[in-house]
Order: sequence, then structure tokens, then C-alpha cells
Amino acid sequence: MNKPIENPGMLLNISAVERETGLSKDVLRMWERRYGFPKPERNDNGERQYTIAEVARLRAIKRLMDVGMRPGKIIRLPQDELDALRDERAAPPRDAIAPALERDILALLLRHDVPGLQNTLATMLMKQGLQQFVVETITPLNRAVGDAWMRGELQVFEEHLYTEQLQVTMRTAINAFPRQSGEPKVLLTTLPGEPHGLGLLMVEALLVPEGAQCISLGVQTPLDDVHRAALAHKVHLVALSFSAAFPVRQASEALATLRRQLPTTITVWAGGEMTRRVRRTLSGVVLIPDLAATIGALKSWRTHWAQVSHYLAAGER
Amino acid sequence: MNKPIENPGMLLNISAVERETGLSKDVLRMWERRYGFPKPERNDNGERQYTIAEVARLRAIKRLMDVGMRPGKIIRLPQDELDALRDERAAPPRDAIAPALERDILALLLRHDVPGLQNTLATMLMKQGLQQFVVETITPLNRAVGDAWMRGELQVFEEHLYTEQLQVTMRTAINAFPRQSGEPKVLLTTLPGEPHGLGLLMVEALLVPEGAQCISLGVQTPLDDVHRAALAHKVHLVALSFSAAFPVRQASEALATLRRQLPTTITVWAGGEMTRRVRRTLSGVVLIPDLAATIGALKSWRTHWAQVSHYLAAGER
DNA sequence: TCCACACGTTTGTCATGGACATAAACGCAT
DNA sequence: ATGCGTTTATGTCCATGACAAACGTGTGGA
Repeated sequence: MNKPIENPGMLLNISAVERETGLSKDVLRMWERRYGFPKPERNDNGERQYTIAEVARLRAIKRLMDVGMRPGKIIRLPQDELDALRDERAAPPRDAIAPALERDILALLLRHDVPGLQNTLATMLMKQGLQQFVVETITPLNRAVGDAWMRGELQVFEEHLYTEQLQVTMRTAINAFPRQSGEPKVLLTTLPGEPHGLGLLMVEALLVPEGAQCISLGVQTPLDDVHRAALAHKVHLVALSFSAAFPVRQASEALATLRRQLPTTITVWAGGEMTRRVRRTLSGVVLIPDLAATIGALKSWRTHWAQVSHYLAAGER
Repeated sequence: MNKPIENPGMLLNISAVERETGLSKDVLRMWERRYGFPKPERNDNGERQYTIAEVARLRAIKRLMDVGMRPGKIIRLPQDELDALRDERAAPPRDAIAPALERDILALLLRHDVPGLQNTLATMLMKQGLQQFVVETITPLNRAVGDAWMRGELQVFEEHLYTEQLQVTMRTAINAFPRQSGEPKVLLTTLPGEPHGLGLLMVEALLVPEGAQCISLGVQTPLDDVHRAALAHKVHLVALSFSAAFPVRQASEALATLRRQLPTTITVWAGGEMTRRVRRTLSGVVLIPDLAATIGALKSWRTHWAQVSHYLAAGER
């Protein structure tokens, strides 16, 4: 067997690359056929053996595609132009406090200082309160960590550690709120294929302080079960989260189906990076491309709901 | 476009089935070719359209394969024999307390009573203490929930709710312990392809009360990064968790590679349902097929470590 | 009786190359 | 600029063939 042995010269087979990059085997072969990249060596058995360098490049390309670029345009570009594209998109306006904190957190991650990380996050949380923490600190921080990872300044395991610690911090803070029984009742989850649950937690962290009652199903709930769960729990709102990597097409289809199945009294929210790439409007689905817009959306739901309730009450008389 | 419309007559394409069942497209086509099942209808474009019934059956078969059965033996069996096989394996000896609790929890899940679920779990936890709770309550409960799901008595979303609530409960309990700085320092994670993190949390719940210092990276850490993380954090132990669905072959390869890369002073643990199916012994990797064995393994690590430290100290003199 | 090893069978994964649906980009008329 | 039809780009699916590793079984020796 030709198994991967050493780190520098390690070779990956096509399924390993699929796992690592999120690009399907079909796509990997098709790109090779059409664009000539990646063009891995073959082993004695004719199987593709990808190098670490190819995988890294594929990851970079995938990342750019996730923000809307098209493979044909970027796949042949030399590495430095790829880097330029990446940096170009990465420098949004920063306020005064963020950069300092970001530097601190990145430094802690690079030092692998777990207690320090926990302390810093917990301190910021206490200082700002949960909602402000999520909107003003976590959001840019996630971005900074993501960019640093993409730039190769941060290893995968360092990013994992960050995510994990963040989840612990937020979960603790959310639990500290008294259990709510107010309105609206919100169902939170992601669809199959979306393994990132951080967004759900962030939304929950914004809603719970507003008195909403959140029921999280975790990640990857089949569409049908989202439907059934919404009815079973009698929720007012279904909130789905999609990371940048989620295929827009699949999301649109799923959202349309869900919208069709659910009664109109249940509102559907779709949030996360992916929603920025949605072109056509999805009727009956509220897009929340920006986390900060969540609270506004909640307010407008409440206004709307007050009217509907009033109308329903009138109808029952 | 032929999109899924209604629930009962809903048809799924091959990638949807891949997501739902965890069986790759290649396998689905191969089974059709070799065994004649599943044999889905085709749409106008010649694409496979699987029915809900086929997917349900595929799930049942997958589940049986995950506990060691081989497709050729079971794929042609009629449904009732499949059910019999499933039940056969599902009736382990129960102690006095478990069945009652299991019934309670299942009833709460079916009633979609979130507060009740939280209360029951929290109460049991308080009554038993974290470690006993994990070993004696959670383990059989997981089994009961899994079986109920397989029997079709529980919907996916109900199982998701259970998992989510359980994670919240355990995470809270773990956080209540003072932050440890003792030995051993343990790195916890799963490999790419393994999305189930419940096992990690359960191990953490067993280790933290013993004074171990746990660093969890969450799920799906690339092998290389497990290696790097272990070195960066200077851990004594790397613990990996594998659910029943994880391919043994992939796991063995990965564990062997990891073992080769890590210094011998770092112990590697592999736990979870999958490890029950491992045939050949993996040299230098401690298999923990039973969660209850974790504490024993920790004890024996400590004994061993005391000897090694002594030896090292002697060597330095 | 039990273990080790050789050998046939089962099973999953990979490869190739063709087809096609649909989203995106483009060009043209209003 | 906006809307609409056409072309191009791109991903997904299909069929079939090949093969290696895992599994299981039978045989001979300790």
C-alpha cells in the first residue's frame, strides 16, 4: 500500500483531498480535465496522489470561491495574485478597540495559552455584555482568525481551539440567563452538509437576552425534520445558519421547500456568510446577511406578530 | 427541474441519499449493480430518484454494518428479518434503575418537553455526580435513544434535541470544576469525517474530575494538526473518538501514522463504538472500547508515567 | 485442540469519458 | 441603466472496468 509517510513529502489520495478541501472527487477530476489543475502524480495503480502544496492551493481557491469568485478566473493565477485577491478582500474598516484585541487573541493562540484565552474572552464578555460582545467583538474576531488562517499564520488546530473556547464561553453566558418562556419561540439549526454551529450559538446569544425562547437542534438536521420540529415545538420562527462554503443552490432549494411546507404563521430566517451571495430574493424567507441585523429582524417580527395576533384575536370573536 | 415536493412521495437524488445515509455515491451505484438494491426509479434525465422507503432501509442496513455485519449477508433480507437482527443486538442486560429513566426520557422527548428534559438530566447529574452520571446513566441512555431512533420510534430531530441538551448539561457540569493544571494533559478531538463530538465530552467528563487537564479541539481535526497540537500543547495523552460509522480501515491507518509521528512519551488513546470492530492490534495505541474503561486506562497511564518519570529523572542525574 | 498461513471471495474505491441542466456572464434592444 | 434572450462556464450524474485490501475458510503442523 502507498500510505502517507512523512509530513513534507506526504501525498494524499483523492478522498483525503475531498475531506480536506470540501471539493468533491468529481470536481477535482473535472478541474484536472478542464483547467489542468490540480494535476497530481499517480501511484503504481494509476491513482491520483496530491501533494500538500496542491491541497493548500486548492484550499485557497475554495476560500475565494466561497466569497463569490469563479474557478475559471482564478484557478490558473500564480500564487502571488491569489494572495493579492485574498488580501484585497480582507481589509475592512476597523474601529479603535478591535485591532488591539485581535492582536492579543492571535498572540494567545500562537502561544497556545488556553487559560489566557479563556480569561481574555471571559473578560471581554463581562465588560461588554453578551450582545455587544457577540456583535462587536466576536464578529470581527472571527474574521481576523479566518484571515490569519487563510494567510497561513494560524494552523488549523489553533483555529479549532479558538472556536472551541469561544463556544464554551458563549454557552456559559447563555446558560446564565434565566430560562425564558417568552416570545418568540425560535428553532435554531443548520441543514445537512453544514457542520458549523458557531453561528447558531451567536444568534442564540443575541436572542436570549431579548427574551426569546431558543431551541437548538445542533447542526445538520434533515429538512423534513426541521419542518417536523417546528410544528412539534410550535415555534414562531425557524432560524437556519449557512457558512460561506454552503452551496447557494442547495440552500435556495431547501429554503423554498421549507417555506412551502411550513404554515405562513411561522417565519423563516436564513443567516450566515452564504446569504451574502444569494442573488434572487427568496419569497417568504428573511435573509440576515449581517449578524447585527438579527436584533432588528426580531423587532420587526414582534411588530408584525402583534398585528397578526390582533387580527387573529379579532377573527376569533 | 424535478424537485422534491411532498413528504410521502418525496424523491431524493443520489447526493441527498449520500448525505442522509452516509453511503457514498460510488457505494450506492455499486450496490445497485451487484445486489440489485436499492434500485431507484429514474427521472427524465436518467438520474436515480430514491424513495423515502429505500432511504430508510439503507439507513437500517448501514446501522447493522456499523456493528460489523456485511452487506452481502443482509442486503437482500426481508424487512422483518432486518428488524429481528436489529432487535437481537439491542437487548443487553439492564439494571433496575435504567429502564425507568429511559422510559421517562423517551417520553419527554416524544412530548417535546424541553424544560422537563433539562430538569431530568440535571437532576440525575446532581444525584449521581458527573462520573457516575456519564458511565451509568448516559451510556445506556444513548443506547436506548439510538435504538428507539432505529426502531422508528424517535424522529431525527428528537434525537438531535436529546444530544444538544445532553451536551449543554455536561458542558455546564464540566465547567463547574475548577480549572485544572494537573497531570496528565490530554488532547481531545476526532479526525476528519467524524462529526460526533458527544464522546469527547463524555471522556472529558470522566477525566476532569480525576484532575486531568483537558484541551478539546472539537471535531474533525486533520491528522497533521493533531500531531502539531499535541506537540504545541505538550500533552501527555492524545484521545481520539470514533463513532460506529467510522471506517475501521481509515482509522487504523490514521492511528498508525499518528503513532509513528508522535514521540513515544505521548500516549495515544482511541475510543468509541468503532474500536469494538478493530481486529488487529494497533501497536502503541490504547483501545478503549468501553467508556467505563477510561478511568482504568487513566490509572494505568499514571502508574506507567510515574515509572517513566523516575527513569528520566535518574537518567538526568 | 488450536494457531498460522495460503487462497478464494467480498467489498469499497478509483479511473475514464460522455452527457446534460442550470447559473453566470454577455450582448442587444428598450 | 434595465430587462431579456443567448452563450459560456461549471457542477453533477451516469456506466463500466479495474484492482487492492479485508474477510472468511480450509489445511497442515505444533
